[in-house]
Amino acid sequence: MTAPRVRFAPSPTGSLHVGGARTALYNWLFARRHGGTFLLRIEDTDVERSRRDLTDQILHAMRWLGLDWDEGPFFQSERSALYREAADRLLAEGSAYRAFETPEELDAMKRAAEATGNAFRYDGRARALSRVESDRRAAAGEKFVLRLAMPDEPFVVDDVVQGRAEFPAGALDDFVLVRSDGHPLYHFTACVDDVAMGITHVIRGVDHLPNTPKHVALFRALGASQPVFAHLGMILGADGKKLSKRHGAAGVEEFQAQGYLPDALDNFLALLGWSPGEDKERMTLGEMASLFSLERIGPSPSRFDHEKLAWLNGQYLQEIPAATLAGMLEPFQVSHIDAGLLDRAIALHRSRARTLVELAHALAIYGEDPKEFEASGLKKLGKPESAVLLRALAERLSLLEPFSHAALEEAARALAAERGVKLGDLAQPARLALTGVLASPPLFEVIEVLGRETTLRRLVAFADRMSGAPVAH
RNA sequence: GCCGCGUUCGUCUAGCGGUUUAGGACGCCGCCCUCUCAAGGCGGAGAUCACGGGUUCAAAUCCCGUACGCGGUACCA
Repeated sequence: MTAPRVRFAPSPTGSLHVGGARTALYNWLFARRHGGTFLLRIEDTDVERSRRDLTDQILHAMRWLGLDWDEGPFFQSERSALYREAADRLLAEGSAYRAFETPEELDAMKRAAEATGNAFRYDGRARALSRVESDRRAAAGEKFVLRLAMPDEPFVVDDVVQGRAEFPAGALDDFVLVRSDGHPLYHFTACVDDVAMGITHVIRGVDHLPNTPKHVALFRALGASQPVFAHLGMILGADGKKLSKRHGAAGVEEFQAQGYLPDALDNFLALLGWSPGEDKERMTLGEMASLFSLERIGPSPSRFDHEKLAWLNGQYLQEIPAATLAGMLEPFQVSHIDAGLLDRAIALHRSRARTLVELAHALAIYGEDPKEFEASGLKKLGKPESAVLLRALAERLSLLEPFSHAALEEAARALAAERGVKLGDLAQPARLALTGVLASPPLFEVIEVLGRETTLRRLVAFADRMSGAPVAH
């Protein structure tokens, strides 16, 4: 195929949701696969709701996901001359016309239609106005909207993903292109820009499928050939309802804040509706780009499964070098941990965390002594016998050389054997004393990283607590 | 209401008329490893392919209905 030109066209009325992110990703993937061009267009024609800070947030999220654009960002708010010109042309050519009904009149018509049980569709009455009459009223300063004269014929949309969608003649009314205050509206600006920017493929959510016949009519009126359409199924929450904050994170920046990796999110999102076949799941952006095809996108909606994302994220986490992870962990408050310890601690905990937040949380014990102890652990192990064992262990470790996990384990095993207890009977209370929880990386490796001083302090403090002695400072 | 689209294990999906006792992944269960928890390895349960009619020698795969879900129905995008 000749190099395609695709675009992602978010409107800055909210932050970038995962649905939008997936749309952006597919566009990006398609462009990269075919050596095409990926453009970014900000659809900020809704002057009341568009916000500059949300635009920045969207751009930031795109960059974070690694979806670099080749052209843009273009802002529709800066392209009004183009839309005005197109509007004038459509009006002059007769494919669009002025309609002078006031909002009140339209409301009355809508109510009347509802009263008879019919859906309201503007009946196109202003088409009957003569050109002279229309010009005269406009010149007199009367308010009007510009409407497209929809051809009275059925529309067929051949969609790469959804198949063939047929819309009977008369299903769509003469929709508004330009508001009475002069602001152009979405359908109009999107099509004018798609033509101006030479867009060859429109990849977007199915929520736009019912709009597509309008766009087809608009492309025709504009004298342009229509692009190939690919409408993606919706991304739903776990309960099958529209994805929202209620389902946990829905915005890209929320996933970032929760410690998800962009590569993992990209990979996960790509799989929501697309599959390269051959049971392949783990892929880099590059691999996905080389495998991507519109034909392999499924039409049905999919639910967002946080569990699988978390799993995938954990997989990615394990492949990142500890030193690199240390840097990535910086925004998650690990700065109070000694840099010399951090890499070693990360190596120990990495496979046990699925997100950076979980990792940072687990790493906290290398920065300061545990303040709280797992309740079930205290109940089970917080006994005087444990205190005795822990004091004995502390004593053994105070002079142990070298302070390596192998030597530590040897010493602990010897102590357990002498006391006639299993290693676990010694290790579990020690784990609780050192980490505050009952699940951790192998105990002796943790001790090695923690170091002698910290280990002894925590062991003794915990033993004191168990035997009822006042906490030492 | 009307219009449009969708419907394979709980979830994401493979499958594009016969090679299917419907494959993989997440999750779940069990075993191994083991000082605990993960990771990893191995194994298991889990889908009458929404339902009902057709077409065909043969259908998850093609066609038509029904149900359910989602979307649209703005001087929002």
